[in-house]
Amino acid sequence: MDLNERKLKILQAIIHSYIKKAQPVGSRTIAKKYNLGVSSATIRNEMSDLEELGYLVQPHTSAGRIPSDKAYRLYVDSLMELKSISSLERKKIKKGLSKEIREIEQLIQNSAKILSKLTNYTSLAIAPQFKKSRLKHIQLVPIDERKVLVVIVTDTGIAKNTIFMMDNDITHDHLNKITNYLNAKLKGHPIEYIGSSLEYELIQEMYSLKNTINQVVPLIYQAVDELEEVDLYANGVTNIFNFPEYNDVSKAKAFLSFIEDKNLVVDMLMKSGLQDIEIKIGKENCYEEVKNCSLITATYSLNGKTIGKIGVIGPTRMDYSKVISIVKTISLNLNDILNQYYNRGGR
Amino acid sequence: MDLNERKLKILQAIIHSYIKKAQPVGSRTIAKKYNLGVSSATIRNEMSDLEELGYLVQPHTSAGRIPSDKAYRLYVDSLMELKSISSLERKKIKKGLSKEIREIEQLIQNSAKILSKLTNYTSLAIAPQFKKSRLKHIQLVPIDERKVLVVIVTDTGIAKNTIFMMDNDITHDHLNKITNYLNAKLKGHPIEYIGSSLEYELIQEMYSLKNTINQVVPLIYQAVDELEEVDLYANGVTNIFNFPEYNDVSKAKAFLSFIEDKNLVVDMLMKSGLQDIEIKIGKENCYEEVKNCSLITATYSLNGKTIGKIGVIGPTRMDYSKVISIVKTISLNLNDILNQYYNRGGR
DNA sequence: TATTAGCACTCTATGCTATCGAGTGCTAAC
DNA sequence: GTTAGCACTCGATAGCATAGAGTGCTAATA
Repeated sequence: MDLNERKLKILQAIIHSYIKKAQPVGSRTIAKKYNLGVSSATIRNEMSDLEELGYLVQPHTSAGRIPSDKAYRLYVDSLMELKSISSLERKKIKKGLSKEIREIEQLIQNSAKILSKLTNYTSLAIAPQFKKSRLKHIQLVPIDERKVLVVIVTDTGIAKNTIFMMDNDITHDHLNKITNYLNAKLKGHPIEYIGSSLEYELIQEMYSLKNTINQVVPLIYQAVDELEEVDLYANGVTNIFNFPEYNDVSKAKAFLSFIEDKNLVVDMLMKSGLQDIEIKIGKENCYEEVKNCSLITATYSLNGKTIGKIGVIGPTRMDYSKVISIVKTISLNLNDILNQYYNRGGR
Repeated sequence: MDLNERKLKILQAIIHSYIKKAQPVGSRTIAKKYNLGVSSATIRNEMSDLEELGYLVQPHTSAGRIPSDKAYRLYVDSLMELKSISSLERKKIKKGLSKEIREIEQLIQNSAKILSKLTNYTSLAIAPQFKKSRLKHIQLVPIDERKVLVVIVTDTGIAKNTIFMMDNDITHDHLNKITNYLNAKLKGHPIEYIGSSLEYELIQEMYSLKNTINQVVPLIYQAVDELEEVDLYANGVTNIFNFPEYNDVSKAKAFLSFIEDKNLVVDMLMKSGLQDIEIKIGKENCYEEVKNCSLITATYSLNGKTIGKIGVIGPTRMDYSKVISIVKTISLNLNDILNQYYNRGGR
């Protein structure tokens, strides 16, 4: 059964009201506040139909009705008009993002902060993934007789370092030679690639440095491995307390415990697809703990390659229109900055 | 007025019971469960005295009594017997800390995780402060024609890096010269020291590199400035939900919002003194939001210099005995590892 | 045939009252 | 100085009546 225009209008009105008030919506409210030109009785009948069709839910007999996930999905897909972002918000975004442009991680973290500030929901972002990038430069630096610093720089503008302890003394010269060789050999390759037969090849090439190579290369593997961990930024976590659906301690606890578990959150973000904007509503989320939440994510990319995600999570009763436009704007700006600044030799 | 032995015993019993049960303690409970050899009426009289002296508080006339901050202070200072840590716990600490010993930040973060796991409270830790350390090594590495990587390594084993964009091309050779000079000049000096008249001196010394120096040195200042930010690790934040005193949403919110604000938490930790173990009970804390919490912190140091703090925060009704011994053990272990491993050329 | 007014019905929320019980403080006896 | 005994206090809980928001159904209406 198709939804006629009136049903759609009523549904939209209910969703609108519920998003604002967080209270079950009754027929009289709709009749009075949204001029649909019909009486509350008519609306009542339509609402009954909408419930049967799965768009509405009634907490109990004598209560108003609440939109279901299905309703929100319809709303997001076709009913909703995207709110255009205010010029003040636009300014805040521009200003906030222009602040920190040197460290890409800072930039992402900053974006997440702005996102939660503007939306008043919890924002989530994953930093550029180190392992998925390509090697731009690797450098071995002797710190003292026994310590070597390994710095790995990626084409996504991330530099990571670790310090290692060697068993034997290592000469500056040896390290330089190895550094040069590694750069020549590995530049442009994915970081993941480091680790296969590198040691063997190196020894073939420079047998005289065998001892040093045997010490250094395993450490490089190890460094790469250790640096693989994905960074997650969560901001405005306590914003959920602003929503009456989390006035219940056990619900707040469930949500916060979930968000506190970095692995779960990263996995959840990874699972969302690679579209520009991805919206998961309620039960569409895989994790039980957030099945009454909606997640709106955008990707950000460098050189046309997606390198991370940023988004917002909140109750399904979310101001989709506002949030989507803000997420869109921020991700657009973010992408611009990334590609202008980091790509063309910037930074 | 001095507290006689019986009063102390009663007070101890009340504290003990309240820490366990989180319920106001009545005279009958004490008389029955703690064999003090006196009747409930006697205890009632003593409790009345203890209240007058400020050690106990009565939520309302017909309720039992609750220890005050003053009582906890007395308890911690003289009544409490330190629980010796179980061998299982000791094992967990040893095992947990031996896992990650290369990156000092990892080590601290790990310690914080173990701390919250073992205590079931929220653990807090500040990473070694970059600016307070001394320079061990600085290195400028050309990434491509226009990009330069600055790596700064401290004597506390932290390496930080930033990538900079130059206006003009820079030669490998120039950078090397500057690197060498900087190392010779700055090694062993506090990081904070970088930034005074460095540029001027450098130009004096190597006039031919003037252009490069003019470009590079301000960036180094900037890098140092940016890296100054203190890292904070908080673990087990949602543990507060386990305590009935936070069954009230607004209280949970207040606590969590406080903990979410990194600046406040860092400031709070900084404010606690430099003693081995520092205990702040309730109102002894500066911040309003945690005046019903207790904070137990320990320092960790390298080369005899305190470089960070680690601790636990929870309701004043805290299992002090257990927490203190765990914090002590972890900080001892942490210090051992730091000084064995990082100090004598290790890591 | 679609809409609507009207009404009985349902169910939650709120406030009131009575009751229970844990705990105190005081008094008098030991 | 200690304790048994008792009156008193006060929060917590349960029960009950009431109000009000909202529904669903029916019959009248356009």
